[in-house]
Amino acid sequence: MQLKEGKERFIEAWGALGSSWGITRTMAQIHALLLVSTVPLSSDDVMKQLQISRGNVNTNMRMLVEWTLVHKKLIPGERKEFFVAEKEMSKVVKSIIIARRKRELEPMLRLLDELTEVGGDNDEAEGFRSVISDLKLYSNKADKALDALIKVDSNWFFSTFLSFIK
Amino acid sequence: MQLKEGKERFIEAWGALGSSWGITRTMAQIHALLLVSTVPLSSDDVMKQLQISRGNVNTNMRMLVEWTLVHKKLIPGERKEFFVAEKEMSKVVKSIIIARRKRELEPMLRLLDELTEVGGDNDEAEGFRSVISDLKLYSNKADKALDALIKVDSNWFFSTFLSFIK
DNA sequence: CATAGCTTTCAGTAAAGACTGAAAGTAGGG
DNA sequence: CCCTACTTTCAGTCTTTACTGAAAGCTATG
Repeated sequence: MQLKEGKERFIEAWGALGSSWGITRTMAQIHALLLVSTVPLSSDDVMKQLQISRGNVNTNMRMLVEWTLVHKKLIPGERKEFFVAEKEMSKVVKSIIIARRKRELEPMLRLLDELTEVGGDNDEAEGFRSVISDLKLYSNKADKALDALIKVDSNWFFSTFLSFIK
Repeated sequence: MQLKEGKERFIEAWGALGSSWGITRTMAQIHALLLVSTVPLSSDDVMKQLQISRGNVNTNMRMLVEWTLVHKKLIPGERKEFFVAEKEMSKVVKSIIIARRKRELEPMLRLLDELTEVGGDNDEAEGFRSVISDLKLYSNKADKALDALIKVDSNWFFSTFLSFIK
């Protein structure tokens, strides 16, 4: 396969995959484009390559920067902003875990906390509290596990984890 | 808080959370409804309680059964089908991990396999292959870790994992 | 301190995704 | 083997979410 074709397929497929990860096609495509670019790109470069509007690039780029998957890069003599993707995969993985934990787990923990205070001493209320508290238990475990995962160096974690579990 | 209010809040919030987990509001709401119900429910019960159409219930219920979060339950003397949610949380967690791995990780592994064969011996092609192979490395690690997680008893895993990492 | 060059915002529009409901399909009971 | 009670399907519609593009907002430079 040729490099050009490979890049195109990667950008397209990464975009499609994005949806199943809960991020927009475009955000994922911009990320892919920057990941396989050897040079920093400006908004105009991205607009041109992906055929999307300035506003769209701006919004999605801001999210990528927020997730720390992309950084602004100033080029001396240029007034435009340029962008580069973080290419060290342990950092990429870490950023994704942090962002997803925040989106997917935190709201759940908040909800469950609120619902433990349901009253009543019949079987039905008992059942409800039991479901909620079990959910809470597992959510907390997941939360702590992810927290540990974030704090340690990813390489260390994965290799140790795997040898341990095997 | 009253039980009725608690259930309602749970169903509504679980639905909202669903979107951030990449499942539809309705599928999550049906799941929530069944989780906090002490008796099996029929399609009609669900239609009535959530104010949604028969087709919608049918489609989403099928997905819940596919994810093994819900089981059909036959009640003697009734021709209708009834449904109950799996309430053991270790099983629920396991089902969710399996389904998400399939949706989110498998397509990625397939894509990356395809892209390792990109040719060229300049720096650019080298960089591309490096990004792809790093991604592949981490995806495989995540895949194996999840596989291990699925295979062991969830309780064992979490407690051992946590004491290990702490 | 005015202007050019760039970035951000956001109301309106387009695209994607979910839901409805009626019609077709299926199976137990008589 | 037909009727009735249910389940499934899917074309059309609605809702939600993402994108566009033009206008407003910045900020370096002369």
